[in-house]
Amino acid sequence: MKPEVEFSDCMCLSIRKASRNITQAYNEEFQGIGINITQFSVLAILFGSGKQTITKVAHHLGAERTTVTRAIAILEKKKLINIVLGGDKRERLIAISKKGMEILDLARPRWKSAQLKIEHLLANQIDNLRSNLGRLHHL
Amino acid sequence: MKPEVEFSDCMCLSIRKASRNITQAYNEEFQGIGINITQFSVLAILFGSGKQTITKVAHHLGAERTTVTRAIAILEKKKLINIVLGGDKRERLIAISKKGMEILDLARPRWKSAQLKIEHLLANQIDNLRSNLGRLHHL
DNA sequence: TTATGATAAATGTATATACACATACTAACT
DNA sequence: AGTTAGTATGTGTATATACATTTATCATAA
Repeated sequence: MKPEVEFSDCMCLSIRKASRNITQAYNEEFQGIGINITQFSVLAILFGSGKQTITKVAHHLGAERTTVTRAIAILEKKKLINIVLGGDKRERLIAISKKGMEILDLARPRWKSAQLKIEHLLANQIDNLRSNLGRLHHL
Repeated sequence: MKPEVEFSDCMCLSIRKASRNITQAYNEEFQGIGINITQFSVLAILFGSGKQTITKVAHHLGAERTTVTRAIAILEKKKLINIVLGGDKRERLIAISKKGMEILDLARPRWKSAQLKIEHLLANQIDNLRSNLGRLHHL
């Protein structure tokens, strides 16, 4: 028997729902810290890979460049990053600030806590899930 | 050896990236149709489960109620739904319109095409992925 | 040197998402 | 009937996301 494709099986619906759930779980952990998981991601990348252009941050995140532009504006308003012009005057080089480092240190255990909750929930399935999510990058 | 939890393994990052990718894949299929996957989801639910309140649509989608409120406003502007007041004057009952049905019929094969691409890409892993995404609802 | 194509980024616009708050209405208790 | 708790929805605000367009700059070929 041919497996009929039904809307109730919509993978887009499933993954977006899961994405919202996970995002909320991380953000709950971040309550009181002053940043959310999006901002944490950017700070973590700046910490890990050093000063870099917006385009490179976007590549690291796998996100749209202009999305990152808006995120950078928020982090700048919060004084969590420093922005300097490079030799190439088109570029703006983004670096994590002192205050950004402090917040990142505060946030790191919260991130780990959220991450561990999910890893515990998924148990032995986590590598499997990660691998399957990875395949979707080829769309 | 204890597995260290590293930020590069962030499940939130992974799933949000995948969610963006999948959403874009579906929306590419919908080009020229006049709706996107979000709007398709709402119409499909209205078609499948009939006239209902915004709150119920939100439950069906697993989405925030106020998010659905904004989506409904867009569908109303496009004349793809009809809204009537119920006996309970707090409620607004949402139903798919004639034009909505026509667009839905146009969109259905596009949806199926996107869905099949993903199912093909994931091959035997699709049930696995679905199941793992399902677990995350318990966060 | 100048014209041209490529690159980095910002901005405008539309939509998606979440949360806090406000409003209107219903139901249930006294 | 009047009070009160609960329910359905809308709105304000902030952020996330995508795409089209624009601006500034760079690199390179003529």
